[in-house]
Amino acid sequence: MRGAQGDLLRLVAAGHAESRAELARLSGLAASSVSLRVEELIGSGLLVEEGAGTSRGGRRPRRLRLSPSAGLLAVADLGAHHARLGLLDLSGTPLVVEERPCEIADGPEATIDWMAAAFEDLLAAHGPPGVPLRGVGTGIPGPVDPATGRVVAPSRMPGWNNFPVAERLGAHFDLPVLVENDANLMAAGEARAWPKCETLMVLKTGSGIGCGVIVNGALHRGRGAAGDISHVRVRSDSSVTCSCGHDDCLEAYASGAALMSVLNEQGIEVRRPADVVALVEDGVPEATALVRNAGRLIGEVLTVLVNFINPDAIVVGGSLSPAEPLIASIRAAVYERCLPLATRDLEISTTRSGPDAALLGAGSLLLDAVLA
Amino acid sequence: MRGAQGDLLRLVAAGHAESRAELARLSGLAASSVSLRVEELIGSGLLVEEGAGTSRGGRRPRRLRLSPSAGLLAVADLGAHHARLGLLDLSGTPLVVEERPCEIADGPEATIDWMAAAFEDLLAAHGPPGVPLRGVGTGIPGPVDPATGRVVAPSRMPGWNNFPVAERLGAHFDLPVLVENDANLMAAGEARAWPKCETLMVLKTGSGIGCGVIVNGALHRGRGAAGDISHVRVRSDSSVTCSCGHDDCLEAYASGAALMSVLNEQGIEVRRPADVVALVEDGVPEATALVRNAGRLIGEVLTVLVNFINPDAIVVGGSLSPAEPLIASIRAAVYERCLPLATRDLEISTTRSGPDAALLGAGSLLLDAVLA
DNA sequence: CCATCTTCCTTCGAAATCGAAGTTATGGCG
DNA sequence: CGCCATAACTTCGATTTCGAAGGAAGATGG
Repeated sequence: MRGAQGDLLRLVAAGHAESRAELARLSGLAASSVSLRVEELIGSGLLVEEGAGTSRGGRRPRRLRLSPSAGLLAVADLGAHHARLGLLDLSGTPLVVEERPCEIADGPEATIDWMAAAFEDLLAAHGPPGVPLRGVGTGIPGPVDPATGRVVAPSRMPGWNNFPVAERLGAHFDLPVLVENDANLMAAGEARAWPKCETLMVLKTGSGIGCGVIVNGALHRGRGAAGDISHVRVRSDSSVTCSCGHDDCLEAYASGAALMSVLNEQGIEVRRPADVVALVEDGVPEATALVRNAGRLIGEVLTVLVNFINPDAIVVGGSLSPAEPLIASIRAAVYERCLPLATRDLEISTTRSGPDAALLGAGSLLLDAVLA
Repeated sequence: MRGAQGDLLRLVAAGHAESRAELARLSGLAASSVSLRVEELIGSGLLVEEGAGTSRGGRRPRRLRLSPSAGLLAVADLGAHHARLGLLDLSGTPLVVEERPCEIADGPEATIDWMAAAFEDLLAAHGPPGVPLRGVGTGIPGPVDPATGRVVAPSRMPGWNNFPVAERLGAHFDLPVLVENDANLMAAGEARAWPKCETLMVLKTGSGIGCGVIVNGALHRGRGAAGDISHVRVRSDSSVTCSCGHDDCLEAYASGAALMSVLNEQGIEVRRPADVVALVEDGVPEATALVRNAGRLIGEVLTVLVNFINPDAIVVGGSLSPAEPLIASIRAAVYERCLPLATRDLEISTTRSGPDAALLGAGSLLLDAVLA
């Protein structure tokens, strides 16, 4: 989709504009030019007119939407032991989302080929006939070089180091391919749910601790590892050596994996981060204390970052995030230690996009590639 | 300067483009359109053609420069006891820079009116006749709300809280006015000297510790306090209460003011941060040890931020920056503790723009306002 | 020193975009 | 109910921008 038409489509797809008038305001084009292009887009079946919107004091706008038959995106979010997979229409609305078991330790070739097959599967079962697939994307639980689409020095993905994921995935589909870190995808997904926030920190709390950063409305990738907070040194009495080789990393104290190992040592059996949340909800004091301490440690780290980048909101997601004491103690630490200027109007809350945040984020980022 | 012409002027003024061909590449306009607009700009006296550039394998480009008579910018950088003042042409080249004594504690009205008089002074003495003043700007050693141009909750500027600096300065000159935090200006100035770096952290070490952040080539302001690192809690044995009310802030250990007060207690008299640098250069062990410790503490804080935003470079400026051990121990801490992915290709070095960095930054930011 | 390749820049008709002046639809208000 | 203010589009001639072709100037390499 070239030039001006692509711009207009993207504005509609991203949910920023719903009428010709809004398109004119946001795109900077003249209203007359917008009308012309929109007419063409409707003619070629990519946009549809759908009833009237609400008046803002004058004539009601004619609502524009992406045609459901404009195309589909196939997206995935890889975890250690399972993957979420979904089909989205071009405006990012999920047609279907499934969770399937999948061992990332099986290595990149097997996993990616499995994913490609799963996509075909979903398409056959849920793809409306005649609607073309327009892009594929996946989240990876490790650092990804955005330029090459390769995994770089992942800590929990044996055999994946430097593997060209985008290339392998692209071999199955001759389409735009997106490969991105999972926390970054989550951040991109949340960003759509926080349209008024220009700067956003999105925390993914699960087995590990990840963080995605939105600066000025766009995902900040840095050199590919931006957002890492798991290897920050925390103030602590004891001394634990992290897998990265340094002492007292946040991850060694506050990650789901760390919490689970402490609980298991205490004879309380847990297998997944969600089990910890369940324990907390059941009022098991050992679990609650641990989670509260984790929140405090995370909050103290966030303190530095909040003073530094002044986000408009901090969003906490991931499988540990439903545990109330976690977010409560994060809040407490941040509000206590940060500068008033930085915490005034700072919102700290749980995910608005829910468990599909990463899939939605993949859709959002893919859209730019598809309509470029 | 409206529309396309403004874009082209800005590209030339900012030093990004030097020929019609470069303008075409960077602006996205067609080469033919660029030629047309450039001809107009030359006709109206804003651009001049100046000899030929170096060939890149074909015909040599005809170099374009902003006409020296296109306009002037008057810029200042306020410190606690003195101000740097300068006149720049629109391409940011200084015509004259002076340092004059000036007590910020005299309050905002007196200081700003004094500044306006000083600008008139400089214009009369060094402004080429017939060249119009096109904008004024100043740096402030405290937080500034970018939207309103007001000072917000400064710690060392009695009487300035919430004062509308931009408004008062604008009353003297009916022109675009820029009011910005001094570390932010320094960052904007350095950014021009590091054209290949998209993400930059610029540290201002003086009586206090400031930091400006460039993300994606643009100054990141956040809510007006972005870049603050002075009130981060540091790991420490003793316990010192900072002016902000919390314990063990970085500023209370590693700022020039903190170093000076320790030295003075030890009977070594110092009055300005530069005196500390002199002591270090003279090999006074007490001073060297202090500076080294300050560098380590700063470096440990930077560690967190480097992992988080993955800058391309960290630039250390300010009156303490010439002290070799400072930057050496910052380097040591950062390289030791950060993730390899974040430090690979990370450059940590002293200012490229020198003492005028803030003035150059003011020019750079003002340009956008003037040629908007 | 001559052919060839690059790069820079201009020319000119075609195409896209603008913007001022309409047209259509709606809410509010006496 | 009729008038007015407001907003959402349309129409259409004027303007800007594009892009393909070509000329100008210099590098390269025999």
